[in-house]
Amino acid sequence: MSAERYLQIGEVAEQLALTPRTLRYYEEIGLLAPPSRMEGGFRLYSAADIDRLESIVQLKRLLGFSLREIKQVVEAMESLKLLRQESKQASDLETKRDSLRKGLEILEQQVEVLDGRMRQVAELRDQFNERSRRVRERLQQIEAELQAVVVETSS
Amino acid sequence: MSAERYLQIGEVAEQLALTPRTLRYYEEIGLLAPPSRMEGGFRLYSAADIDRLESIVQLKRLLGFSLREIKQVVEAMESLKLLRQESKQASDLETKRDSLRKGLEILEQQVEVLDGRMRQVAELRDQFNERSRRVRERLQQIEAELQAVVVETSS
DNA sequence: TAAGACGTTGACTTTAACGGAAACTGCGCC
DNA sequence: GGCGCAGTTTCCGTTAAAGTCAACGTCTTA
Repeated sequence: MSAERYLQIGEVAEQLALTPRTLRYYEEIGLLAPPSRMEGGFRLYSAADIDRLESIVQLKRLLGFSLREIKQVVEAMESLKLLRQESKQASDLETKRDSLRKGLEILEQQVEVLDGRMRQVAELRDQFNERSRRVRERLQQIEAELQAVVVETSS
Repeated sequence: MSAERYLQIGEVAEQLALTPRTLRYYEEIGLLAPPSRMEGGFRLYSAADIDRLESIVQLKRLLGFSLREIKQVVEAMESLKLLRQESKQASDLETKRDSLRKGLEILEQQVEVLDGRMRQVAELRDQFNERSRRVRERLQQIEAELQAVVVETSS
């Protein structure tokens, strides 16, 4: 079973529109956990590795986060995953509860960060929108005046 | 009149949490129009200069825009200002209308960029929020179970 | 008039990669 | 099994962007 498809660096790079060099770089700076290798040393990326890479790329493109910031986020997500497993396997309810609480805390922190960022962007957008609205008003007014002139001359 | 308060580079830097060196750098790469100077050569920044700097800093921090991208935005805003003056002075309505249209186009483009960015961030936040919600549910469930055990043993 | 900003210039640093050399691996084909 | 070649490995150097640091001289102002 589980013909779990592993990809080599070149294929992964193409899929994510990065270069193999960049993937090695991400690994080097600890952004990406070292993937498994073939006997000969070639890197083999699992579906999970690729998922993780995808969120890295998304964070980078969407938020303009630095790789250092992304690393923090990714690490938080990683510890979240650990907590989930821990909670799942825990036999006693108290341990389970504590894991969940901890996980919840991490999640809420992430939400807060994103929420803050989003609100700031929204505010900036609203400012532009308001200016836009005012210009549109002026424009309509001018166009009405022009229309009036045309009607007048054609009569 | 107009005790228009001019600030020196150090004060401006402090206000914006940049270094004087960075301000000179922004000027050097054409991001910031050269401010006026004292007789001795010290830079004097006007309120308008500082406003402009504030949007630069905001764009950088919020969106992770590169200085080159920011320069484009700033230039667009600058030309918008020119257009507004032009439109104000233009005697014929058609010129006025055309200026306004052009300005509007620039503004709408900016709004679109910001809007897109904002929605994407919001989406990511919602994903986290959803996970958060689910964990909270699980947690309540566990807590209820724990409660049940306590009641049971104490009876 | 002395201390402390500020001026310019050039070299240095950090971040996020890119490029190339030299050796090694995987794999299809004879 | 051996050959060839594309893909990969590590190592090391380079680059562009965005600054920072240092030196040394000038200006402001208490």
